[in-house]
Parts: sequence; structure tokens; C-alpha cells
Amino acid sequence: MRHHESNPIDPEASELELIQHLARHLRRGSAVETAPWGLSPHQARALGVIARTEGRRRRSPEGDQGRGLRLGALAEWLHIAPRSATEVVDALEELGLALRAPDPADRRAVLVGLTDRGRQVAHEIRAARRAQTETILDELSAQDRAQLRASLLTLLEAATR
Amino acid sequence: MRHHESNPIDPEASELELIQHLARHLRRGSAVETAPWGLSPHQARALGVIARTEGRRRRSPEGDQGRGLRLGALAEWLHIAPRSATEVVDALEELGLALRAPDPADRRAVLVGLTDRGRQVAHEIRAARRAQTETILDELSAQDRAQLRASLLTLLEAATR
DNA sequence: GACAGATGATGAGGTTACCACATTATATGT
DNA sequence: ACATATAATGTGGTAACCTCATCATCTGTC
Repeated sequence: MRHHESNPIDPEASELELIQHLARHLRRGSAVETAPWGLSPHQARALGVIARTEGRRRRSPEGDQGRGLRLGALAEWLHIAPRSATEVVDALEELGLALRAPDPADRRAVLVGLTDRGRQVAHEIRAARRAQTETILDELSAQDRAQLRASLLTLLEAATR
Repeated sequence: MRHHESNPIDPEASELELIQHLARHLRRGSAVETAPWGLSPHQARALGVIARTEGRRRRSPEGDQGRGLRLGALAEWLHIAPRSATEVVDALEELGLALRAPDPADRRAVLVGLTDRGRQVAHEIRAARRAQTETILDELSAQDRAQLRASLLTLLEAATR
């Protein structure tokens, strides 16, 4: 008798435990997914955040100046300690995807921006990830999904209080 | 100007990203929570799984024999590699909460069971965790919560396929 | 009933994603 | 002008995983 039972789910697990299981699987999944670019999931996430804030900071007509996100701000977006942001930026810089530049407004601070290649990779990964993400999320109806998002935001708020 | 902005949530984050944020917070939270017993969250989870399977395996009238969960089975419940189950059991054994015993049915295998203290700690932690968990989950209506559970199970299935 | 191949646990060694604390440079309020 | 706060980072650590190799044991087949 060979019952494989590859993926048992404890029926007594709370919703929070399910979230943790799921997060683990997602991490594994996205590790595979971002491997082609040589990025860990964490690095990919950071790249994405930098790209998005660059995007939000609409390209002003001329200047490259002013581009960039403070390390501390990146840490906040990623919900990690500032020290950990340093690390992830180190990695992205070594990969030639990000650049540090001094903040002209505060010489203690550092602004992180993307290289051209960084922007390109961010774009590619975003597309790939969106595809894979949607594959999973498409299991839910739009309504369920909206509901899920709302619940998650509620829980996030409760958990961080 | 001191805008603290302690907990920004990226409006473009997908539901899956929210799940990952939340999981991280939960891990931190439960680290604090299980600290009084000197257990990491991971260890506490393992303890819980062992306790539950012991529970399910209803105490047969007489014997202590037959108690215990294979390491491999524990790994499956926890969704980790067998090697990692070895580690967590090492830790629980060192803490005097679990015991290894040879499986009479297969001499390669090892059965993990709880010590009396292990059972007690499992019980205490379970109560404490349930309280804290409920504090968070109580932010949701019963209906939202059921809906959340259903969505999570759907996603879990999709993610592990 | 012997033996090839599968399986259970574990040793060895590695990685990722964090953390706190101390330090240094700079900024800021009084 | 100076105490205090803040930004990033060096140092050093941890938890929670992993793979691959190994060894003991089991199982099916001939």
C-alpha cells in the first residue's frame, strides 16, 4: 500500500496557520520563478518596490536627479529592519541592478535607484510573476479575491498592533 | 515634520504578497508568544502537531506502545523536508518535551512521542496561542473567516500543484 | 532465500532572511 | 555650540529551512 499523501492539511489548523503554510509554499515557488534572473524572492521583492516607487515618482522631464528611495524607506516598504535593507541593496548592487547615490538633501542618507538593466529585469520579473500569481489567484472569483484582500488587510492591521 | 508611517502597505501588492507580509508578522508575533516556554514558533508548531496526532490516536485502554509519530510523517504535516523534522525533534528532545522511540514495526523508523511535560506545555501553548490567534481573527466576522479559510485552502491547493 | 533497489533517519555542510548592538557621519533643536 | 537624534553600516548571531551522501533496514522478484 503506497498512499503518497503528499500534502496533508491539518483540519485543526487555524486560518493563521494556513496563511503560514501558504506563505512557505509561495516562497518556494517564487524562488524557482526568479531563479532565471539569479535573484532570491526577497531580492526580487525589493527590486519591485524600488521600481514601483521610481514609477510613482513620475519621471520629471529632464533630470535623473531626485531618483531613488532611501534605504530606510525601502525597509519600511518591505517591513524589515533598516539593517536588512542594507543587505538586500548590497545584493542588488552586486548584481548590477541597483545603484546607491548620496542623497543631496541629507548626507547621511543614501538613495537607491535602478540601473537600466535593473529596470528591465524588474519589468520582466513583474510580468512573469504576475502571470504565475494570476494562475493561482484565478482560482478565486473576483469577489472572493476582493474579500480575501479585505480580510488580509484587516488581519495585517490587527497583527501589527 | 515627523511622519512616522510605521506600516505602509503597498497598494499594488497582490493578495499573495499580503499573505507573505502577514506570515512574517505572525512569525514575529508568535516568537514573542512562545518565548516564555523557550520554544521557537517552529518548535511550538511541531509540538502541536505531535500532540494532535497523539490525541487523534485515541489512547488505547492499556498500552503506551504504539504512541508516536514517524519523523517522516511529522515532516509531511509540517510541510518540511524529513531532514528538517530531525532537527526540530532534536530540539524538542533536548528541551525534555519529546522522546524518540524505535518503531517496532520498522527498525529504520523512529517514533516521536511527547513526555508528560511535553503534553502539558503543548496544552498551555495551545491555550495561549488560541487566545492570541482569536484576538486577531476576531477582527473578522464568522462569515468572513469561513470565507477566508475557504479561499486559503483553494490557494494552497493551487500553489502546491 | 538472496539480492537489487527503495525507504527512513541522520551527518555534513550550505543558504536565505532576518535580527540587535555598536559605530560613524551627519543633521537639528535650543 | 553642543547634546541628542537619525541614517546607514560593520560585526556577529539566529531560525528555519535545504541538498547530498551514508547507513541501516525493508521489500519485491527471481
